[in-house]
Amino acid sequence: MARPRASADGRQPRATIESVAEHAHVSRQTVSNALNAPHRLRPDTLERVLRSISDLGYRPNHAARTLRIQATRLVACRLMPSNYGGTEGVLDRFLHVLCEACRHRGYDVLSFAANSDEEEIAVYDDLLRRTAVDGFLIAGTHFVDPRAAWLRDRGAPFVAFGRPWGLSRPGHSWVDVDGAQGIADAVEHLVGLGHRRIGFVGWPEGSGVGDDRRSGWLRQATARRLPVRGLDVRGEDGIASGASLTERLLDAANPPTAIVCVSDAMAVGALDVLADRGLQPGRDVAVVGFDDSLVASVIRPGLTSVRQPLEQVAEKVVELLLEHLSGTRTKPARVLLPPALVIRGSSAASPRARFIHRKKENQ
Amino acid sequence: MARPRASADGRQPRATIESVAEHAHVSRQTVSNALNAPHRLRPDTLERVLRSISDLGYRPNHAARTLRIQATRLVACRLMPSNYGGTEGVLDRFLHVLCEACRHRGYDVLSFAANSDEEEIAVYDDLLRRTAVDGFLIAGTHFVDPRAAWLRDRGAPFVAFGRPWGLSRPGHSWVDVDGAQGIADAVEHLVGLGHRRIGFVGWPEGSGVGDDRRSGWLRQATARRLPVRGLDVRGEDGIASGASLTERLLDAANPPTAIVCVSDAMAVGALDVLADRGLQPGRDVAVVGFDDSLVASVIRPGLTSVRQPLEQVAEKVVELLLEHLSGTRTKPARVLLPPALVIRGSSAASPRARFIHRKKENQ
DNA sequence: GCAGTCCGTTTGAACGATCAATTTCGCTTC
DNA sequence: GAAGCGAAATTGATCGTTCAAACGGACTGC
Repeated sequence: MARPRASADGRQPRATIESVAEHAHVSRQTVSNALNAPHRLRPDTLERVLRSISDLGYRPNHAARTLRIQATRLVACRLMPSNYGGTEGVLDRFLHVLCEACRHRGYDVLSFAANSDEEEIAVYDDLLRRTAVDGFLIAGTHFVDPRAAWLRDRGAPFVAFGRPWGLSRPGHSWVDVDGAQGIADAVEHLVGLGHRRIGFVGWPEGSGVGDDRRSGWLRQATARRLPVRGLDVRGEDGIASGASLTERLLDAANPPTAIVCVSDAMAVGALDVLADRGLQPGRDVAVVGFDDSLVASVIRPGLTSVRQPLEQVAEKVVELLLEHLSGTRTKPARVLLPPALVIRGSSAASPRARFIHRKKENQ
Repeated sequence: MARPRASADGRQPRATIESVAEHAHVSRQTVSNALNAPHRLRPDTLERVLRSISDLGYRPNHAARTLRIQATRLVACRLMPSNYGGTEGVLDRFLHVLCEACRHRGYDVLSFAANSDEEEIAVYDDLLRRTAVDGFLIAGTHFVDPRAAWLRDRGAPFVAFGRPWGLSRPGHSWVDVDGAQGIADAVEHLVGLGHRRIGFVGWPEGSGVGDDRRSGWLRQATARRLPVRGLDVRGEDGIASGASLTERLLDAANPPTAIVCVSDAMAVGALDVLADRGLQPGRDVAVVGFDDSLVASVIRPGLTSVRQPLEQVAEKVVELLLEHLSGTRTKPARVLLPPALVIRGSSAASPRARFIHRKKENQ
């Protein structure tokens, strides 16, 4: 009654290449070839073997395959600290696509947490020595980032989400979002609404990402011959910080009619200040953030924000890493993707600003 | 000049058990014992071998070890769809601790994305047949969840975050947060502020989680002899839905002075309605949400919300799964953790409500 | 009729670790 | 000094797969 190869608890034992071979009356290697080099088999043999494979539900044992071919078909990805500014949810979106893209191509993602670069490198070291993964995806590069150099020294394949700030000749592939362009688009959008005095709330000098975004503001403001003096403030990221920086802008002799912020957290702070002063976002002062976090869509009257194409970034990062792993690509790639401006209530048409604008034009 | 075993590009080849054995002048097995059964070695031999291990930076090859001991030391965890309601960031927090807890105990996490139960089960099947993981962590159980039953049928070890709603005798371990208690605490908090008419904005009947949370409202309201008739509305999750349900409550003949919501998304909708009507949250009408999402802390004047102890859940889930894997635990465990109420401006002391309350007490 | 090709399939070896069985060592005892 | 014994270290087998080489049969050409 009991099937011959069934285990004690009634469950079928896992199919191995040997059991499939037996079932199809061929040798191990023929089964292996059916999956890895089907052209080597006679059509009728191939069909018979494939049938046995599907009958027994056979899939090559991961460890055995890994051991033999010296490739794990696993890539490691670090999770950002959970208190990562106001960008919660951004990682969710990125990681989701990352996993999907990998699995779609026969890879899986091993994710791990780390709270510092050193900790992260320690995990890299562990995973490499154990040959537990084939490569790495590193996210959130910053100035003088030790991780890329470390990986490069070991010859470990990896692709970064984020530019190698401060390095002129990076030896690795990276994908990034053109933050400067995103901010420039925001400025252009505000100009279109009639704004001429556009402030920028940024991070302290020295952070690659922050400086890049600021440069977009400066570039576009200059191109449009807008004033920039005294319209540029900097401080640590955060809602409270964004609020105090905004106050400084608004209290100046000649305050801006629009404020572009380096992050949504800063922008939320800006909106708080407007609310405190009885100013209406979008009508009295326009505000733009960066990241299109969940908060941007939830907060009233909606925060216009620069949205990173995380899905595309994840796809591209995976594509590049797998190219490196397969040896298809030897030279590092540099990919810069354009972000999109999501327009909401905080930068609705501003009649007052328009009026000022027209008056100046008519002069 | 070149070191003998160095590869062409100058990097050291990965250390194997054999190379360590050679270096320490012992056999393979002695090296293995130094790590897995150190008591079998003479102290001086142990020291010598351990020194060689650290000199060469040896770590057992993951695949080889897996193949031999038939255990991968990997657990799989599914990522929720990225559009998972307003709870973005909640997963971040959970996953982070999950990975940390696993790594701390010598395990790693393989994460994958799936957009439906069927897709998720297909991945389970793949991972099991390839012997790619030892066990599973499943999150977000719902009514008549096919996943638990499927895994149980295969004899795959797993632990769920979320109760097996609808099953009276679950055969597996689970950890969950006592949502009913959380909502009851919220009601009690509002009672303490002087509220007597407390409404509940819930999800449609039939979702285990939603019904559980509603029961907490009903239980506590009944215990405090508060009115419940007409104070109970239901609808799909979301901001728009929360807004329309709130309007229905406020437009009733005898509207509530406080509203407890089944989720932060609903609560945000409620706050929107208050703003539209010129009512001040916390002073005119109190609002409480659930999940303590980022939005709750960012939105003005702050949303009081029930916070799940995700860190503890993750720790416990991992602990249980590893107990099952090691065979330490045979009987399934059931763990219910209490949430915490995070109080913010949306439920600040309400003078008006207090006044009504006092008047009634004085009667 | 026999060597030479080619195609399809099989056999042997290896990947790097651990388990099980065996051998060697060091010490006591008669 | 040989036997006995427990501890310490070694060797052989195995996990499940793929690579490399060998093999056998059918077909070709002289």
